[in-house]
Amino acid sequence: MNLQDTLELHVKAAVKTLFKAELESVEFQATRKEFAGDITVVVFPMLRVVKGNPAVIGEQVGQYLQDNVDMVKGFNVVKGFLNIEIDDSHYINFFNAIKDKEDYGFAELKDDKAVMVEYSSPNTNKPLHLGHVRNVLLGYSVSEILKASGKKVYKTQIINDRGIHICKSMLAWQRFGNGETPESTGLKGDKLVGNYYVQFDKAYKKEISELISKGQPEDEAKKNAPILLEAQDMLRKWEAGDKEVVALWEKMNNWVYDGFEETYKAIGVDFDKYYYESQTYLLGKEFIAEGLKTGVFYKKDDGSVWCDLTEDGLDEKIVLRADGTAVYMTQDIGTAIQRIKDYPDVGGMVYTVGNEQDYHFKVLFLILKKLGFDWAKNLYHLSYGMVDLPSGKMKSREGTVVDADDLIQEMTDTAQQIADEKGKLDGYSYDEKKEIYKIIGLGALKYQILKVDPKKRILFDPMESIDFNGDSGPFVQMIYVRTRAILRKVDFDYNVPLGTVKIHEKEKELIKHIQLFPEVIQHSAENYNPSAIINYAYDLAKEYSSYYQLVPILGADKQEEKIFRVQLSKTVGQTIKNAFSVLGIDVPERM
RNA sequence: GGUCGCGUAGCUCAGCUGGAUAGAGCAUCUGCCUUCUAAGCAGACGGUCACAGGUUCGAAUCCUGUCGCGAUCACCA
Repeated sequence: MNLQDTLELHVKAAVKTLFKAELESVEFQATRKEFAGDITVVVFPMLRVVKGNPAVIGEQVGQYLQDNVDMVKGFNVVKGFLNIEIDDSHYINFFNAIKDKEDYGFAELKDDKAVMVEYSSPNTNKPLHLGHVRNVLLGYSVSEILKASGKKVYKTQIINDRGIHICKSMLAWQRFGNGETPESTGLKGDKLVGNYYVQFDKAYKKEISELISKGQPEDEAKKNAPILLEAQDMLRKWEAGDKEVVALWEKMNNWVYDGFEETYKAIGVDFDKYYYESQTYLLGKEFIAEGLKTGVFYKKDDGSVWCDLTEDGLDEKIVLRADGTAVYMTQDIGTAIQRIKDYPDVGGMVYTVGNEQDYHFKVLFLILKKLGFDWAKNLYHLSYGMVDLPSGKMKSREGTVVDADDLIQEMTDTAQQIADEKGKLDGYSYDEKKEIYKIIGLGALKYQILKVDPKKRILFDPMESIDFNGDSGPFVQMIYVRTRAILRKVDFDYNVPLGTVKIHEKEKELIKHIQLFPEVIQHSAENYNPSAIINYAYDLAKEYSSYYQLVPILGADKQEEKIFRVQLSKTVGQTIKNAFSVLGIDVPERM
């Protein structure tokens, strides 16, 4: 049992004995630095069941705890705050219990329903960009956090592999290309296909302006441009199963998948299962028909199918077009159902999708509930804000997107530049250096993006974003490396008992910090928010950093104290490593 | 216009199940390298927590309204 829960029982007992009153709960907070004590009981809420002066009540409860509870060494009361001093032995015992637990903070796998987490979910006509990077980092981190909190997790994505967008790239490849492949050009597949998408757009714009100059109004010209009509024709052929078109579609999509895979690998994320819209929209249609029978949906005169959500404060929503083809909602219904069919142990799903789709997911979840699925109540939209650039919004058509691969390269280069200036890595081999630059650059990027609350929008400056000082990934990585440096220097027998060590204030602060780790993981998992773990890791690193400066580990201390400090360093380093690992951030052994 | 989200130091952000004098980093200024990595540490400066009401012993935090910014309200995905 942790300190807070233990004390809660004692405080309740104290109030019962002293005032014959039952407390429902006790409010704790960390004691502020300017007061003596480790943990503080807030007396005010007790006034509901105990009448009197809060300061006096605090005194009485404090005295009771000091007299009756071994671990309470002393207390003081400031206004309505009862500050409690905890005996060193408590910290020593706690530390002894966890110092060799390498997986401290990670809960055992609970016998619970599994969670499926969806993230990334790109279109197949262009490469991944900065927006995807935020999505992927959030989704992956949340998956790992859920795992660390004891849940079984499946990571997945839904790939938007069908539609007009990929036909545009296919058409441009046929028309403007000369049979280029990733192999023949040396380009990543997603880049190659993306280039043809851009070429299509150029040609399309040119045709529009030609039509306008011939006297067509703009909106008509946009609809009548021959190249667009041709792309639409291609889409019809695809839907009709035209062999040639389907073969090209498969070929080009596979190039894109290979390209994506390379990017995911570079970022350090993975998936357990892939879903493709081309394979789930038919199932969606089946359930639309099912819902029509049960009255969840209704058909309008033109044949389109709708769901009336006005009673739930929402609008009417179309779920099937008049011509019987699927819309976005149809596919998402099908995908959700397919997933539960494939993984019957899944009891809920998390969708990592931008906040511009808040309404869509509200509707989707409601429709699934109406269709009667019991898992529909455990669906969560992990909604996140847009990533803006200083120059404004990212727009793929205007070429203002930050490409994911370029970004990773840029971060790595900057890490290299700074490290080389400092001369920190002199004496390492080329390969070792390269690996370390990548870990640092990616660490900076991941930390920077994960530290802001998912639902807030991020202003991302690609040039100035890499901050290697202060509240940054590389800073926390460095603290880990420092602890490694200590362990390399010392050569103790770690099995000496630590029972008689006198504990210092700084050491106590560190142990108090480490103690919080399981709670931080739990809190982050419940809120689907990695930023709490980032804050924790940073606070721990900062605390350690000042401790590290003050304590001459290799000085002339007594043997036991030296061992204690080395163990503390090791535990801090391990805890930082664990915190970072659930976020998907690597730590180097050396920097 | 309806709905949803955001608004905290010059800048980037924490804090939000209500608790003590609202915290970090960057930037600016002052100290600290003969000892394990100074990519660091210690300190100073910096706030009408958008605004106005309300709830309460107590509000950055909860409620209502106003203003500002953004998203969304497609037989696009």
